[in-house]
Amino acid sequence: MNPTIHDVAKQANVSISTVSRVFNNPDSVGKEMRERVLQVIEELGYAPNPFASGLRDNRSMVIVAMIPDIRNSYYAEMLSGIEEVALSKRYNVIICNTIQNEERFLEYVKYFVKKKVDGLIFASTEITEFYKKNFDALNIPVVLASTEGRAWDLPSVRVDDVQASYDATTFLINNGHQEIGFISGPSHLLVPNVQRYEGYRKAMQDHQVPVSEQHVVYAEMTFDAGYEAMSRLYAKMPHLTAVYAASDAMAIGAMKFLHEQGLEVPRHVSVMGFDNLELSRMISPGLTTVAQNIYEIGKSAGELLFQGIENRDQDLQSVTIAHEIIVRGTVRNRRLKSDSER
Amino acid sequence: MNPTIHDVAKQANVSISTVSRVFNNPDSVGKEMRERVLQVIEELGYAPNPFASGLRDNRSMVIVAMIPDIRNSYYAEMLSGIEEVALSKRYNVIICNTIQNEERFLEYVKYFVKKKVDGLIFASTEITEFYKKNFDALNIPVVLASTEGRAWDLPSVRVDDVQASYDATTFLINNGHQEIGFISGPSHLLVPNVQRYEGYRKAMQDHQVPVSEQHVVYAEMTFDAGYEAMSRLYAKMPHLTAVYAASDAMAIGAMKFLHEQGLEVPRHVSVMGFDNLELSRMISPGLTTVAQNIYEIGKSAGELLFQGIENRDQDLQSVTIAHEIIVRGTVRNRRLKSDSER
DNA sequence: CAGCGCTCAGAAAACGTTTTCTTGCTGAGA
DNA sequence: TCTCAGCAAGAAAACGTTTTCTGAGCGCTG
Repeated sequence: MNPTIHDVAKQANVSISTVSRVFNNPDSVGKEMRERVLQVIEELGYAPNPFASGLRDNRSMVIVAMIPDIRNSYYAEMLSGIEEVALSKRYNVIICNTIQNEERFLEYVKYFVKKKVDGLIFASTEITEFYKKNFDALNIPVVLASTEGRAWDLPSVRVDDVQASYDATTFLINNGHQEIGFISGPSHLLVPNVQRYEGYRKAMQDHQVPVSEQHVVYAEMTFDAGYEAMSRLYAKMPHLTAVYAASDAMAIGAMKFLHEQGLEVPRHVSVMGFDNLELSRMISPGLTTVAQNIYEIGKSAGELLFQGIENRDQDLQSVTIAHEIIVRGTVRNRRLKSDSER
Repeated sequence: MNPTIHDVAKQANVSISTVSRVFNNPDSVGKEMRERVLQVIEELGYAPNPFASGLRDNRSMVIVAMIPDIRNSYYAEMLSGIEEVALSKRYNVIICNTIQNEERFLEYVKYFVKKKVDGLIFASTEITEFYKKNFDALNIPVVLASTEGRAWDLPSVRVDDVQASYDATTFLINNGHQEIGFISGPSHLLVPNVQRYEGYRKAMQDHQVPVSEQHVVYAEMTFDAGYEAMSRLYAKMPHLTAVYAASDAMAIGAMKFLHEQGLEVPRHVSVMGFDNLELSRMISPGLTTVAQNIYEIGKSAGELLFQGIENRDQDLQSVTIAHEIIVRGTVRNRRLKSDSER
């Protein structure tokens, strides 16, 4: 078995209180004693038993990351950022695939109450009163990642979706496109779809490009749904020159549909995505898209959470992460004559 | 604060021993008492404090999944399977991005000794004596996922790489290909690369197709490395009609190179991958590949681990997961005349 | 020189379980 | 009727910390 604080105390000929103090508040113990204890600790390879400390002061050194699906590389990337900062703080991360499922969520929450996790990063879905109530009951710091929290007074880390979407749309307009269709996420998922829709619409209007519900279709934010959504959009807008999809997965699904219709990207139709997933650069041509620095979102969320853990009554400030247009090969510049003649 | 076992005991007018027994060994307590206690438990929403139980019997109800990189969808998928069975056993999973880094590995291992995790699933790299020694020191059940363990007497869950690779190569041969290049993973990573190489070579030989080192290039198993490896392979084998890559990421990288060279897939060159990543079906044309049921690997590894946790001295039997050829659009059948005339 | 306060270290309580040991009671067999 | 076995429930110890309380020793001040 591992050495305990008693073993160290006996070996160093001090009391266990002294050993504990050496660990937690070294300045409060005299130099010679401290050094003797330190040496024995080293010698025996002593480390405090986390169960005992946990029992004593209800800290588990564990945080929880709640995400919809770890198989989605967006969340995997985010998790990677969270994990990085947790490791540096000597915390562990436990992951929860909520699968957008309230029952499963509850299952986990019930669990955390017992486990006394020290903090929670939530990246799953729209926050409803249901979630908010459960968070409150948990009574630990909560940080939202890539989802909205202002209405519920929860700190969040995310990109400015309105602005990012505005920039993406403007990019298409600046490349000479006017007939720009928009594949939105499902409208019932408020975040981030309202924001991305708003950014798209605002950009169109600001540049005097006509826009209406005729330009928009709604779908789940997946590859398959994007494929299917593109067929609907194409039926509504047979003359579109560009498609802007609210996620890369949808954009790539849309590209597959266009490809099957014999429409070349970007010669006949330009495509713009959102997310900058790893795979966006793997396809040919590479997908032009809006990059969220997802890793950074995870990292910031982690840092924010630890702020809250280390200083329980501090108010946490939401953070906005910068976005960036990544230009690859799926948008054609219609303003270049040579290009349009190709 | 949460109700304790004492609260329950007082409320139900029994001793705490009885309450504990109701939880852990219900049959040993009389019916009426049991029911009274059960009711109070329900009423108060009591649940045992895991620190206290952990302190008492050194069980954490936590298992660890060690993987190279959660951002790699292969491992994300595997993790998803692990997580599923852990949840059903009411265990938590903590993840460790080892990043193929021994120092980082040690950092984690040191941690687990303290945390007293109950089991470990290792999916990182080739097992060396270094790892094996650390596993032994941990003194908990260890299961290997998608890596080899026989030499070290560790149970593993994986596909039969030799057979799978044999099948993939045979598929290409049966489609009329003879000049088949092979993009292997780096030779220093023995598993699974020796096996896949062996399967390829064996299939070629069994079908009387000439094969030599001229047909093979080595690269890291990533998209970028696959791109670069394809350029080397193409230089060595300008007349190849098919490429078989030991991972989908490499295969897709290779496709990008071919595309840039003006070579169409599958018209000029056929491509076959290995893994069946999510993104393999997203590209156009869809990648023909060998499917590992990765989720199943994770799930089986989890189940095997829990066998070991629940029965410590049982010998765990390694498990082989079935593989399958997924036919999509990147392999042309050269035996069909109409096809070759297109 | 006496008394006061301050510093540093030890004693002990508390955290919430699980499980062994003990005890009291019931029922059966002699 | 007495004794012994068996069973059900309670008492108590143990797991390893952290922290508050206590007390000893010492230096400074009046």
